[in-house]
Order: sequence, then structure tokens, then C-alpha cells
Amino acid sequence: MPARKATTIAVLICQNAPLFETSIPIGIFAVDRSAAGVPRFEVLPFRVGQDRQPLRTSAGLTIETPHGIEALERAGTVIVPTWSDPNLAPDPELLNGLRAAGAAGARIVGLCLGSFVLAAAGLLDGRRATTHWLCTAAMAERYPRIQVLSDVLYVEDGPVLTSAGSAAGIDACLQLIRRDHGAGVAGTVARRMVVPPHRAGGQAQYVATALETESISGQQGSPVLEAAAWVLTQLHNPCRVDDLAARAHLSRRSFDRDFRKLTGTSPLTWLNHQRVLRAQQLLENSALSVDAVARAVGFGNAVTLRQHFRSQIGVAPQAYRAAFQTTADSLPAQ
DNA sequence: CGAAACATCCGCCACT
DNA sequence: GTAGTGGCGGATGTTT
Repeated sequence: MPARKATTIAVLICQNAPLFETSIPIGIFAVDRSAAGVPRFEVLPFRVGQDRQPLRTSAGLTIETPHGIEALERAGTVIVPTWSDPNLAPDPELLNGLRAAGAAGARIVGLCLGSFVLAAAGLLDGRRATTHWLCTAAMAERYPRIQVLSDVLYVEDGPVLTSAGSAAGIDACLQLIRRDHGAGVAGTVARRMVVPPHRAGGQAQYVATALETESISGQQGSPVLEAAAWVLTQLHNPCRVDDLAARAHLSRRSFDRDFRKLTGTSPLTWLNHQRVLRAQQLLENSALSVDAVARAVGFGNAVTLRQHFRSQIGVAPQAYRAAFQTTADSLPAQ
């Protein structure tokens, strides 16, 4: 079997698909931005079945598709950018292809209603996932083994990533780049596309909730989200969950319960996640020592940072810095 | 690495 | 009866 590279990306083009969602991964990965330091991706738009007629998309536009299902045999990343109808059962050939690619180590991505295709393939069983908010209830009902989150832009759980409706697919694709090539490269792509580089608050294998400080500051929103936004401005102090609960004027039990309901994670897991995320930024953009980074993001010492960094990112902080530190323009910590 | 101290968090249940 | 709250306990996770 040929080696699968994460930069080889198969994108499903399906009959009657909305054009916008279909085009998202193409617009992000199929444009050569190597002059700006972005890796080249090999994009394989593919279709299922023997028919080679052009596919119809929304507004009657048609698309020619160069590849068939065999694209799944060598892609390191497979993206199902959308699906025409959540009630339409996908072709077994497609489901088998996705399962085989997943079993062979490919990362599988479902954007918008594309999540339903991953769900039908069983790839989301026992995992957290999301889809367009109009359809989260339907997904949760039809697939009880999936933990469907409705308040996130995207969710990464192990080797699968799903995104919420339409434009959240952009955030999810940027997350793929951020994970493989660092926040700097993802930021470059985002700037070229004139979209926010990091609309979501988290990354790595847990939940990335839409906890942007500015979007939830002010008095509206739940006390849980306000406490979460507050702690992000205080990330350098060690802070216990009890402090967050007090800040939210909730009992500890209610805080824990509300937090999980809202974000799909526990408070400490989320907080450690945010700390690692900030540490990634500091490792990339500052010259602070690993110990100083640890303290700056609220871990007591470097040992604790290393533990969490390794378990979330998969490499040690120093190794991450060596791979992703930006060259000339080191910025001070904010 | 290991060990000990400490914190988290979720099922359970009583209570409003 | 249903819905929400919060204390308790202890398995599990975190920090030192």
C-alpha cells in the first residue's frame, strides 16, 4: 500500500451538493501559497460510482471530477465537505472506502452535513462530533452513540474532525493546517483568505468551543461562559475550578454540570487545553524558556507543561518550538 | 521513573 | 409527577 501523506487530500464531490461548502477545502488547500511559506498540498477531488457525467451542484453549475474512489487509497486526509441531504443514505462504496482509509491511518474530516456521511460509516461512534446546527438534533437522535455538540465550530476527536455549518468548514480546514504545520502557517493562509485566523478557542484532540473572549464578553451569555472568558484573561495565574465556580456564582456541582453541558468537556480538561494552546503560541512567537512559558500559561512548572503538552500535541515543547518557531519576528508575550 | 498529597468530576440522592 | 440544585463519596486525574 502506498504511503499516505497528510498533505495528500481527497475531497468528495457529490451530486446536488451545495457549491459553497464543496469549494471550501478546494479554496484552502488547492491554491499554491508556497511563495508565502505554506506547504503545497495535493488535492484529489473525487467522486463515487462509474458515471463520468459532470456533477450538478447548487444553482445548476456543473463540475468535472478527475478522480474516482481510488483517491481514497492514497490520501492521508479525506474530506467530505458536505452532503446533499441528511436523510440520503450514502453509497456503500463510499462508506467502505472511508472506513478503509480510516483503518489505514488517514484522517477523516466531515464538514457541515458531510458529518452525516462519517456518521453513516460508523466513524463517529463513541466520539464527539458536530454538524450544521439545523441538523444536530437529527444526528443525535439517529446516532445515539455519537456525542453531538451544538455549540462548537468544530470538534477534533482522535483521527476524525467534524465542523458545524457552512463557513465553519473554513475554521476546521485552518485547524488541519494549524495541527500539521503550526499556527504561523495557518495564520498566513487565513490572512490570504481574509478570514479570522482563529475563530475558535481550542484545538488539539478535544473540543474547540467558540469561546472567543470578545464574542462573549459583556453580560450576555451564561455565567459559565463568562467565567471561562475571564480565566482566559488570567491564564498566567494558577486557578482552581472552585475559583471559576465562585466567579460564576454557581455551586461547584452546578458549575461542573453546566460546563460539561455547554462545552462537552470538564472544566480542568478545557483549562489545560487552553494553557497548552497559549503555550504553543509562546513557543512559536517568543524566546521565553520552556519554564517561563509554563509559568506564563499558568502551569506551575515546566514538568507539568511537558506532561500536558506531550499528551495533547504529541511532541515535547522544545521539539515543537524547533519545528514551528517563526524566524525573524519574535513577538513578546501579550 | 515513582510516591504521596491534593484536586477533579460525575453518579447518586435528598431537597426544594 | 417533573425540573433544577447542590452535598457526598470515591475512582480517577494532577501536581509536586
